[in-house]
Amino acid sequence: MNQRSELQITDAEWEVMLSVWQAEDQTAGEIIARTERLRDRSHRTIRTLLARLVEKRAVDVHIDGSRHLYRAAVTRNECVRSAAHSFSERFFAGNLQSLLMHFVENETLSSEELEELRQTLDERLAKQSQTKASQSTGKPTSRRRKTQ
Amino acid sequence: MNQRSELQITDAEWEVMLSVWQAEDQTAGEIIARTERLRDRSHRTIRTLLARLVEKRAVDVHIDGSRHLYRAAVTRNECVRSAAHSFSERFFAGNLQSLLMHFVENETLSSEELEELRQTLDERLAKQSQTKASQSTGKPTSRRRKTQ
DNA sequence: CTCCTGTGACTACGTATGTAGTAATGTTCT
DNA sequence: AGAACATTACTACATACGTAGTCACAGGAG
Repeated sequence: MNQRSELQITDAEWEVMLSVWQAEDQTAGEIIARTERLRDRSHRTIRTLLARLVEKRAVDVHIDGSRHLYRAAVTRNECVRSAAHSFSERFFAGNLQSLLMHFVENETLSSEELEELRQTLDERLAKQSQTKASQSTGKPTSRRRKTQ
Repeated sequence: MNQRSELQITDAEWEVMLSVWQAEDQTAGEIIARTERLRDRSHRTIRTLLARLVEKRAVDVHIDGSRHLYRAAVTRNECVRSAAHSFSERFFAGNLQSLLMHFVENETLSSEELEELRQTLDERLAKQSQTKASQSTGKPTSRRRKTQ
Protein backbone atom coordinates (compact mmCIF):
# COMPACT_ATOMS: atom_id res chain seq x y z
CA MET A 1 0.00 0.00 0.00
CA ASN A 2 2.64 2.49 0.94
CA GLN A 3 4.44 2.28 -2.29
CA ARG A 4 6.66 5.19 -1.32
CA SER A 5 6.74 5.46 2.40
CA GLU A 6 10.13 7.17 2.19
CA LEU A 7 8.58 10.07 0.37
CA GLN A 8 9.51 13.09 2.37
CA ILE A 9 7.85 16.35 1.48
CA THR A 10 9.08 19.38 3.31
CA ASP A 11 7.14 22.40 4.48
CA ALA A 12 8.00 24.61 1.56
CA GLU A 13 7.39 21.79 -0.88
CA TRP A 14 4.04 21.13 0.70
CA GLU A 15 2.91 24.63 -0.21
CA VAL A 16 3.72 23.91 -3.79
CA MET A 17 1.97 20.56 -3.69
CA LEU A 18 -1.17 22.29 -2.51
CA SER A 19 -1.15 24.23 -5.76
CA VAL A 20 -0.26 21.21 -7.82
CA TRP A 21 -3.25 19.34 -6.44
CA GLN A 22 -5.62 22.08 -7.45
CA ALA A 23 -5.66 21.00 -11.06
CA GLU A 24 -4.15 18.44 -13.37
CA ASP A 25 -1.59 19.31 -15.98
CA GLN A 26 -0.62 22.80 -15.08
CA THR A 27 2.31 24.76 -16.35
CA ALA A 28 4.90 25.97 -13.90
CA GLY A 29 3.50 29.44 -14.37
CA GLU A 30 0.06 28.39 -13.24
CA ILE A 31 1.42 26.61 -10.21
CA ILE A 32 3.54 29.60 -9.34
CA ALA A 33 0.58 31.90 -9.68
CA ARG A 34 -1.42 29.81 -7.23
CA THR A 35 1.42 29.47 -4.80
CA GLU A 36 2.55 33.05 -4.86
CA ARG A 37 -0.80 34.19 -3.72
CA LEU A 38 -0.21 32.29 -0.52
CA ARG A 39 3.35 33.05 0.36
CA ASP A 40 5.79 35.69 -0.57
CA ARG A 41 8.49 33.83 -2.38
CA SER A 42 10.35 34.42 -5.57
CA HIS A 43 9.11 32.43 -8.52
CA ARG A 44 12.68 31.12 -8.68
CA THR A 45 12.21 29.48 -5.35
CA ILE A 46 8.97 27.91 -6.35
CA ARG A 47 10.51 26.61 -9.55
CA THR A 48 13.29 25.04 -7.55
CA LEU A 49 10.83 23.42 -5.21
CA LEU A 50 8.85 22.14 -8.14
CA ALA A 51 12.00 20.67 -9.65
CA ARG A 52 12.81 18.97 -6.39
CA LEU A 53 9.34 17.53 -6.22
CA VAL A 54 9.82 16.11 -9.69
CA GLU A 55 13.14 14.62 -8.57
CA LYS A 56 11.38 13.05 -5.62
CA ARG A 57 8.76 11.76 -8.00
CA ALA A 58 5.96 13.46 -6.14
CA VAL A 59 5.16 15.33 -9.33
CA ASP A 60 5.30 14.13 -12.92
CA VAL A 61 6.17 16.29 -15.89
CA HIS A 62 5.28 15.58 -19.43
CA ILE A 63 5.95 17.67 -22.43
CA ASP A 64 3.09 18.86 -24.55
CA GLY A 65 4.40 20.61 -27.61
CA SER A 66 6.49 23.36 -26.23
CA ARG A 67 5.10 23.31 -22.74
CA HIS A 68 6.06 21.33 -19.72
CA LEU A 69 2.99 20.18 -17.85
CA TYR A 70 3.09 19.20 -14.22
CA ARG A 71 0.79 16.81 -12.48
CA ALA A 72 0.73 15.34 -9.00
CA ALA A 73 2.09 11.82 -8.82
CA VAL A 74 0.99 11.26 -5.26
CA THR A 75 -2.32 12.05 -3.68
CA ARG A 76 -2.71 14.33 -0.80
CA ASN A 77 -4.01 11.48 1.27
CA GLU A 78 -0.95 9.40 0.60
CA CYS A 79 1.21 12.23 1.84
CA VAL A 80 -0.86 12.79 4.92
CA ARG A 81 -0.80 9.12 5.70
CA SER A 82 2.88 8.88 5.30
CA ALA A 83 3.48 11.92 7.45
CA ALA A 84 1.04 10.71 10.04
CA HIS A 85 2.89 7.46 10.11
CA SER A 86 6.24 9.09 10.77
CA PHE A 87 4.63 11.26 13.36
CA SER A 88 3.18 8.38 15.34
CA GLU A 89 6.39 6.48 14.84
CA ARG A 90 8.49 9.17 16.31
CA PHE A 91 6.41 10.32 19.19
CA PHE A 92 4.52 7.22 20.13
CA ALA A 93 6.77 4.45 18.92
CA GLY A 94 4.27 3.69 16.23
CA ASN A 95 1.60 3.00 18.78
CA LEU A 96 -1.47 4.69 17.46
CA GLN A 97 -3.41 4.04 20.53
CA SER A 98 -0.98 5.88 22.74
CA LEU A 99 -1.16 8.69 20.30
CA LEU A 100 -4.89 8.98 20.44
CA MET A 101 -4.95 8.51 24.18
CA HIS A 102 -2.46 11.27 24.54
CA PHE A 103 -4.60 13.69 22.66
CA VAL A 104 -7.82 12.71 24.28
CA GLU A 105 -6.29 13.00 27.70
CA ASN A 106 -3.98 15.94 27.32
CA GLU A 107 -5.22 18.24 24.69
CA THR A 108 -7.84 20.84 24.71
CA LEU A 109 -10.82 19.50 22.93
CA SER A 110 -14.33 20.76 23.28
CA SER A 111 -17.17 18.48 24.25
CA GLU A 112 -18.45 18.75 20.71
CA GLU A 113 -15.18 17.58 19.31
CA LEU A 114 -14.98 14.74 21.76
CA GLU A 115 -18.51 13.73 20.91
CA GLU A 116 -17.83 13.75 17.23
CA LEU A 117 -14.73 11.78 17.78
CA ARG A 118 -16.64 9.23 19.73
CA GLN A 119 -19.18 8.92 16.97
CA THR A 120 -16.47 8.31 14.46
CA LEU A 121 -15.02 5.79 16.80
CA ASP A 122 -18.35 4.03 17.19
CA GLU A 123 -18.83 3.81 13.47
CA ARG A 124 -15.42 2.44 13.02
CA LEU A 125 -15.96 -0.01 15.82
CA ALA A 126 -19.27 -1.16 14.40
CA LYS A 127 -17.74 -1.72 11.03
CA GLN A 128 -14.87 -3.59 12.52
CA SER A 129 -16.81 -5.85 14.85
CA GLN A 130 -18.98 -6.77 11.91
CA THR A 131 -15.98 -7.93 9.99
CA LYS A 132 -14.47 -9.58 12.99
CA ALA A 133 -17.66 -11.41 13.85
CA SER A 134 -18.07 -13.02 10.49
CA GLN A 135 -14.47 -14.02 10.65
CA SER A 136 -14.45 -15.52 14.11
CA THR A 137 -17.61 -17.53 13.52
CA GLY A 138 -15.87 -19.08 10.62
CA LYS A 139 -18.79 -18.23 8.46
CA PRO A 140 -17.93 -18.69 4.82
CA THR A 141 -18.58 -15.13 3.94
CA SER A 142 -17.09 -13.49 0.98
CA ARG A 143 -13.55 -12.42 1.46
CA ARG A 144 -12.91 -9.69 3.92
CA ARG A 145 -12.88 -6.38 2.27
CA LYS A 146 -12.10 -3.01 3.44
CA THR A 147 -14.99 -0.70 2.82
CA GLN A 148 -13.60 2.50 1.55
CA MET B 1 1.83 27.98 28.56
CA ASN B 2 3.81 27.36 25.42
CA GLN B 3 6.78 29.33 26.46
CA ARG B 4 8.89 27.98 23.61
CA SER B 5 6.68 26.98 20.77
CA GLU B 6 9.54 27.42 18.32
CA LEU B 7 11.45 24.63 19.98
CA GLN B 8 12.36 22.23 17.24
CA ILE B 9 13.68 18.86 18.27
CA THR B 10 14.87 16.63 15.48
CA ASP B 11 14.60 12.89 15.16
CA ALA B 12 18.06 12.10 16.41
CA GLU B 13 17.73 14.58 19.21
CA TRP B 14 14.44 13.03 20.20
CA GLU B 15 16.16 9.73 20.86
CA VAL B 16 18.46 11.48 23.25
CA MET B 17 15.62 13.29 24.93
CA LEU B 18 13.96 9.98 25.62
CA SER B 19 16.96 9.04 27.69
CA VAL B 20 17.18 12.41 29.33
CA TRP B 21 13.60 12.09 30.49
CA GLN B 22 14.23 8.80 32.16
CA ALA B 23 15.86 10.39 35.16
CA GLU B 24 16.83 13.76 36.52
CA ASP B 25 20.39 14.93 36.75
CA GLN B 26 22.24 12.37 34.77
CA THR B 27 25.79 12.54 33.53
CA ALA B 28 26.42 12.40 29.83
CA GLY B 29 27.71 8.89 30.33
CA GLU B 30 24.44 7.72 31.78
CA ILE B 31 22.45 9.31 29.02
CA ILE B 32 24.70 7.78 26.44
CA ALA B 33 24.38 4.38 28.05
CA ARG B 34 20.61 4.56 27.83
CA THR B 35 20.61 5.85 24.30
CA GLU B 36 23.18 3.49 22.91
CA ARG B 37 21.12 0.54 23.88
CA LEU B 38 18.49 1.76 21.50
CA ARG B 39 20.42 2.82 18.46
CA ASP B 40 23.79 2.14 17.10
CA ARG B 41 25.53 5.46 17.20
CA SER B 42 28.90 6.56 18.36
CA HIS B 43 28.94 8.15 21.79
CA ARG B 44 30.49 11.10 19.97
CA THR B 45 27.31 11.62 18.06
CA ILE B 46 25.19 11.42 21.14
CA ARG B 47 27.41 13.93 22.91
CA THR B 48 27.01 16.30 19.99
CA LEU B 49 23.27 15.90 20.06
CA LEU B 50 23.23 16.50 23.77
CA ALA B 51 25.25 19.67 23.29
CA ARG B 52 22.83 20.86 20.66
CA LEU B 53 19.92 20.18 22.97
CA VAL B 54 21.60 22.30 25.60
CA GLU B 55 22.09 25.04 23.04
CA LYS B 56 18.42 24.83 22.19
CA ARG B 57 17.64 24.99 25.89
CA ALA B 58 15.73 21.75 25.82
CA VAL B 59 18.21 20.43 28.36
CA ASP B 60 19.88 22.22 31.24
CA VAL B 61 23.33 21.48 32.52
CA HIS B 62 24.62 22.32 35.92
CA ILE B 63 27.96 21.52 37.37
CA ASP B 64 28.14 19.47 40.49
CA GLY B 65 31.72 19.31 41.71
CA SER B 66 33.56 17.84 38.82
CA ARG B 67 30.57 16.46 36.99
CA HIS B 68 28.25 18.01 34.48
CA LEU B 69 24.70 16.99 35.19
CA TYR B 70 22.01 17.14 32.55
CA ARG B 71 18.34 17.55 33.14
CA ALA B 72 15.40 18.03 30.82
CA ALA B 73 14.24 21.60 30.58
CA VAL B 74 11.11 20.75 28.65
CA THR B 75 8.65 18.00 29.31
CA ARG B 76 7.85 15.30 26.87
CA ASN B 77 4.30 16.50 26.77
CA GLU B 78 5.35 19.97 25.81
CA CYS B 79 7.34 18.59 22.93
CA VAL B 80 4.60 16.32 21.73
CA ARG B 81 2.15 19.14 21.98
CA SER B 82 4.33 21.46 20.01
CA ALA B 83 5.01 18.86 17.35
CA ALA B 84 1.36 17.93 17.12
CA HIS B 85 0.58 21.55 16.69
CA SER B 86 2.92 22.01 13.74
CA PHE B 87 1.78 18.75 12.34
CA SER B 88 -1.90 19.53 12.50
CA GLU B 89 -1.12 23.02 11.31
CA ARG B 90 0.44 21.72 8.18
CA PHE B 91 -1.83 18.87 7.31
CA PHE B 92 -5.11 19.65 8.96
CA ALA B 93 -5.27 23.42 8.86
CA GLY B 94 -4.55 23.55 12.56
CA ASN B 95 -7.54 21.44 13.42
CA LEU B 96 -6.47 18.94 15.98
CA GLN B 97 -9.67 17.05 15.70
CA SER B 98 -9.24 16.43 11.99
CA LEU B 99 -5.91 14.96 12.88
CA LEU B 100 -7.47 12.54 15.32
CA MET B 101 -10.22 11.69 12.90
CA HIS B 102 -7.62 10.86 10.35
CA PHE B 103 -6.02 8.36 12.66
CA VAL B 104 -9.26 6.80 13.72
CA GLU B 105 -10.54 6.53 10.20
CA ASN B 106 -7.48 5.66 8.23
CA GLU B 107 -5.13 3.77 10.41
CA THR B 108 -5.09 0.25 11.64
CA LEU B 109 -6.49 -0.16 15.11
CA SER B 110 -7.72 -3.34 16.70
CA SER B 111 -11.17 -3.55 18.18
CA GLU B 112 -9.63 -3.74 21.62
CA GLU B 113 -7.75 -0.55 21.05
CA LEU B 114 -10.82 1.14 19.74
CA GLU B 115 -12.79 -0.01 22.76
CA GLU B 116 -10.24 1.23 25.18
CA LEU B 117 -10.04 4.47 23.40
CA ARG B 118 -13.73 4.89 23.59
CA GLN B 119 -13.68 4.30 27.29
CA THR B 120 -11.09 6.94 27.78
CA LEU B 121 -13.11 9.21 25.64
CA ASP B 122 -16.23 8.54 27.66
CA GLU B 123 -14.47 9.28 30.87
CA ARG B 124 -13.08 12.45 29.54
CA LEU B 125 -16.43 13.41 28.18
CA ALA B 126 -18.13 12.69 31.48
CA LYS B 127 -15.63 14.78 33.33
CA GLN B 128 -16.04 17.58 30.90
CA SER B 129 -19.81 17.66 30.80
CA GLN B 130 -19.68 17.68 34.55
CA THR B 131 -17.66 20.83 34.50
CA LYS B 132 -19.73 22.55 31.89
CA ALA B 133 -23.01 20.79 32.44
CA SER B 134 -25.06 23.34 30.61
CA GLN B 135 -23.43 22.66 27.28
CA SER B 136 -24.69 19.22 26.41
CA THR B 137 -24.52 18.84 22.71
CA GLY B 138 -24.68 15.81 20.55
CA LYS B 139 -26.75 12.84 21.32
CA PRO B 140 -25.76 10.50 24.07
CA THR B 141 -24.68 7.20 22.65
CA SER B 142 -26.75 4.21 23.49
CA ARG B 143 -24.00 1.67 23.27
CA ARG B 144 -22.10 2.90 26.20
CA ARG B 145 -20.10 0.31 28.03
CA LYS B 146 -19.45 0.56 31.71
CA THR B 147 -15.82 0.86 32.54
CA GLN B 148 -14.48 -2.47 33.52
C1' DC C 1 13.77 39.60 -37.99
C1' DT C 2 14.82 41.43 -33.43
C1' DC C 3 13.91 42.16 -28.68
C1' DC C 4 11.54 40.99 -24.47
C1' DT C 5 9.41 37.73 -21.49
C1' DG C 6 8.70 33.17 -19.76
C1' DT C 7 10.78 29.02 -18.79
C1' DG C 8 13.92 24.97 -17.87
C1' DA C 9 18.65 23.63 -16.50
C1' DC C 10 22.20 24.46 -13.62
C1' DT C 11 24.51 26.80 -9.83
C1' DA C 12 25.00 29.12 -5.27
C1' DC C 13 24.84 29.62 -0.45
C1' DG C 14 23.66 29.90 4.47
C1' DT C 15 21.60 27.09 8.04
C1' DA C 16 20.11 22.63 9.90
C1' DT C 17 20.98 17.84 10.70
C1' DG C 18 23.20 13.38 11.34
C1' DT C 19 27.37 11.56 12.12
C1' DA C 20 31.80 11.54 14.11
C1' DG C 21 36.88 12.96 14.78
C1' DT C 22 40.76 15.69 17.55
C1' DA C 23 42.53 18.42 21.45
C1' DA C 24 42.66 19.29 25.99
C1' DT C 25 41.75 18.55 30.52
C1' DG C 26 39.98 15.99 34.55
C1' DT C 27 39.65 11.36 37.17
C1' DT C 28 40.98 6.92 38.52
C1' DC C 29 43.67 2.86 39.07
C1' DT C 30 47.91 0.80 40.11
C1' DA D 1 53.30 9.79 39.71
C1' DG D 2 52.15 7.86 35.35
C1' DA D 3 49.03 5.27 32.42
C1' DA D 4 44.51 4.76 31.03
C1' DC D 5 40.07 6.25 30.67
C1' DA D 6 36.17 9.82 30.79
C1' DT D 7 34.39 14.07 29.48
C1' DT D 8 33.95 18.68 27.44
C1' DA D 9 35.12 21.89 23.69
C1' DC D 10 35.91 22.54 19.16
C1' DT D 11 36.07 21.01 14.43
C1' DA D 12 34.64 18.45 10.16
C1' DC D 13 31.76 17.08 6.58
C1' DA D 14 28.08 15.24 3.62
C1' DT D 15 23.27 15.84 2.79
C1' DA D 16 18.87 18.37 3.08
C1' DC D 17 16.31 22.62 2.86
C1' DG D 18 14.88 27.30 1.89
C1' DT D 19 15.90 30.78 -0.94
C1' DA D 20 17.31 32.66 -5.14
C1' DG D 21 20.65 33.89 -9.07
C1' DT D 22 22.75 32.95 -14.08
C1' DC D 23 22.52 31.00 -18.71
C1' DA D 24 20.35 29.84 -22.70
C1' DC D 25 16.50 28.92 -25.52
C1' DA D 26 11.59 29.42 -27.36
C1' DG D 27 7.77 31.93 -28.67
C1' DG D 28 5.15 36.29 -29.08
C1' DA D 29 5.19 41.82 -29.84
C1' DG D 30 6.39 45.04 -33.00
